[in-house]
Amino acid sequence: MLKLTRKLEYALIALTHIQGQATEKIVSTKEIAETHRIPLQLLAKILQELAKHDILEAIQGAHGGYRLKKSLDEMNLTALIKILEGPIGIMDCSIDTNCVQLDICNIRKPISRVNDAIISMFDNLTLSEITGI
Amino acid sequence: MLKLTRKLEYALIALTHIQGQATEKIVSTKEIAETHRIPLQLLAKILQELAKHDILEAIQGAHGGYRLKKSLDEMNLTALIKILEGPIGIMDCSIDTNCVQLDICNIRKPISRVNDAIISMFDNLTLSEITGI
DNA sequence: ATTAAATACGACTAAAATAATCGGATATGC
DNA sequence: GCATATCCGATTATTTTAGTCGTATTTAAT
Repeated sequence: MLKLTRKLEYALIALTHIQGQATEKIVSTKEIAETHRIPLQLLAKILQELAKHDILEAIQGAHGGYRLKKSLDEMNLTALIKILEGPIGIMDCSIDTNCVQLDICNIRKPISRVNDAIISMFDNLTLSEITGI
Repeated sequence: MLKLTRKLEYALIALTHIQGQATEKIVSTKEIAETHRIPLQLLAKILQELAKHDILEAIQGAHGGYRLKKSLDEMNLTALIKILEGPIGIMDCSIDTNCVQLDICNIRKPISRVNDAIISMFDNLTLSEITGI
């Protein structure tokens, strides 16, 4: 209930880890997974996703790995969540409209306000504020 | 991901519905369930839970039902969530400490700050602001 | 060239959380 | 006494999330 997913958690841990290394160092998935006890395959897929969205640069082959591609203070938490999880919606009707309630619903507007407030909060939170400047 | 549960949604709908009736009117679970297309049994259990925590007053027997027991502007969203779902934690480590990460974790503090910010936001949101004054 | 170490990626399975149902008990107005 | 409610534990179904598997591809080092 109101939980962020492990995927997001692992992504934040990985970004923090990479940011803690020398700028040019290429960090392998294995290094991160072992340091932080994250399932390797799962982390691999997450990092691939981040690379696909130009947050990380992937270097293939032996001695390959990842480097930061984007400065973390240029991106907010909302953006990261959208990449890994899709749109933020505290209730289903915040995202789509497939709801038996629909017109009957008496809490749609207030819920939508709460949702907006959370998104706005995440909008104003850069990743570097989470990973450490 | 970051979703409130149906239980909470149904509770808010029900409270809104009850608040919309004449103060002394006793509202049955059936009336609410049918109006808002909520599974009867499920709603019943939720209202029982609210009655147990003195948010609603339960009137048993034929023509029974529920009335508001507490003014909705005396209670905030955090309280309602705690009753129906337990403590708010956007990640597991926000609640308990059974985490393989623990000392290794590099994002615990910032996550905890985000969690606190959400709780504080919900603390400042009274139920009457959701259900309508 | 071959091998080892790495990313890339789709398909699948497992586990956990949530949603809903069932069956019976108790209370009460008519 | 019957119809209509709340009450409540146990169970099942559904959905979401987490994790695994298998295989292909890329590249450095030997």
